[in-house]
Amino acid sequence: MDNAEVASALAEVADLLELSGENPFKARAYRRVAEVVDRLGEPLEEHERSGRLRELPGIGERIAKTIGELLHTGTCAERDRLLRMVPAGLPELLRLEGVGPQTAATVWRELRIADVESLEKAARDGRLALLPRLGAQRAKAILQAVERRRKRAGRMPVATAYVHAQSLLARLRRVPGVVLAEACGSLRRRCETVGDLDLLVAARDAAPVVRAFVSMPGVTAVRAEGPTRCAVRLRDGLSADLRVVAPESAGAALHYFTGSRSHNIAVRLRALRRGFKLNEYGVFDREGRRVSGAEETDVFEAAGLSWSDPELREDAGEVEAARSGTLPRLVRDEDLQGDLHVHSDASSDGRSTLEEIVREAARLGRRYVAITDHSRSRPLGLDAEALARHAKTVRAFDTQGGPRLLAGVEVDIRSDGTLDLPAPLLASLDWVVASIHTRLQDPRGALTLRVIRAIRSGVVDVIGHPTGRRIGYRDASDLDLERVLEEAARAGVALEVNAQPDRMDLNDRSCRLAAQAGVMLVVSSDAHVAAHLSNLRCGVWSARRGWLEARHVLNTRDADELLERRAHRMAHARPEPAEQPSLF
DNA sequence: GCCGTTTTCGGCCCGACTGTTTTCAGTCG
Repeated sequence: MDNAEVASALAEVADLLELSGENPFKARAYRRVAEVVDRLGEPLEEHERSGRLRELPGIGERIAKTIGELLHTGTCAERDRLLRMVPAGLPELLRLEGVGPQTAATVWRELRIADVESLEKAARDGRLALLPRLGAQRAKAILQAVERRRKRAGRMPVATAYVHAQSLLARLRRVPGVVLAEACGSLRRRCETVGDLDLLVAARDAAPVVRAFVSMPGVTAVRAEGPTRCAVRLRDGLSADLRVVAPESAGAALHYFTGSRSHNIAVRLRALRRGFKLNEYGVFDREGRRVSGAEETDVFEAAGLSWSDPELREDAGEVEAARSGTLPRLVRDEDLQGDLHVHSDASSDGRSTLEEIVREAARLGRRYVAITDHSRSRPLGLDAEALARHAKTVRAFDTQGGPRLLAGVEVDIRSDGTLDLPAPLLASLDWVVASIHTRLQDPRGALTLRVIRAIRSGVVDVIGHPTGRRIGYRDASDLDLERVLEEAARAGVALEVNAQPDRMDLNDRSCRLAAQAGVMLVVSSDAHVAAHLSNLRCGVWSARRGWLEARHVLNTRDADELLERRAHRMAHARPEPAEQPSLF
């Protein structure tokens, strides 16, 4: 089993424990470890092999043993025991909005229902409404939840959520008396996908804010409405939650609603030990007297921590780093000097001219842009001759004081790992991105070998969109990242953080692993239209979630330094061994 | 089941809102 499978098995145990009505804290313990495992960058198997499992937070003797069983046998005694008491389909009901462990357990106990279809039927024919603590309204709500699930609203890419949130926030900020309106939750943490929009407003009087919110254009239903909190459904099935707090609580609320939940719990426990109680209204002492809370730093201070960037708040080491003063200085948008993966209309699917690219790049303050059009294997890609001509055009292009243009290419890595343009030509360019566009489903060994051969070619600066994933459409290729990182570190080849909103590839975790392995990263827009050059910020989000500092990101350096680095690397590159590198 | 800057036992984050109830259990974030 890999990490994701172990995490989901542990989460299932947690679900089953809740449904069985056993000690709820035991369920929470399993749930917490499921989250830790899911976020863990490196393979769990190695932790187990080296006996370091119990060093992970929340893993004690029992769960360590359970994880061992899962890794080796694919199941575990605790899960099997629970499945004898609780039907396997029941956890599925918990995914429905409005159905928690109590309702699911009741439905099973009274009606022997353990699947969504039967539940829907019972809701329709009135049996559900007759159960204790249910009723017509809840039956109807559950029915609607089933229908929504069928329509698969799902999570949206963070870039989309960001745009939606900005327009909602702009409206909220125009409501009189609003002193702060911010997006919190997974959007503020810049998670790669976002489920609901969590919006926070600070205002003296909540009523006009709530009124304005529920009557905004685009609101199709009001799911909940109270004096300080409300939740609406927007077009496209998107949900938005609003909380309104008084200005003196703004910082505490900002922290509270940004999460993540596990980060909050960790911070809250630390504050508690130091004699402070935290909630969304502020920091309170033992006697319940309010101490502070207007600023987000108040919360961290109460816990004896320094303020940490929202992107780090996953309980993945940031609390310890905030305690010891070793938080990273995360890379910022403005640290990036240039964009090293941009397509022009000279090839394939690029649509903007050099003029348009230069104009937009200048507007965004970029100091250089590498024009990296597709090579011959792509439809309408450049062959050797066309690329040589194109490079000349790019170098001669008068940017009129705008960003410097680098002559580059996005060269295809073929199925055998060779590049589809001759090495001497590639060596003559300023910048070479090498990417896989075909046979993304190759088995792990073959795929990894292709990337390694490209790294060893000596003429490649960076591997483009290394895993090939498209969020919500195509899974990541089965790449042995650890092996790739080793090779890349040795050869001085960088890996890309492709900033296309549906790629974000490498992702946050892989970024962190890469930096730890001593591999440099390049945050690139991969823009095919000039307007998409601004997507670079999505790549910065991934990089920041991956704990990257400016020193880890190559395009925070100036163009001359990049060219020198390239020249130096090529002068010292070892030619690729005659025989193919062996993986095993 | 886990864990310890008041603890190796006794805690475990905490409040808003809803619907089902006649004071609160359940769900959610």
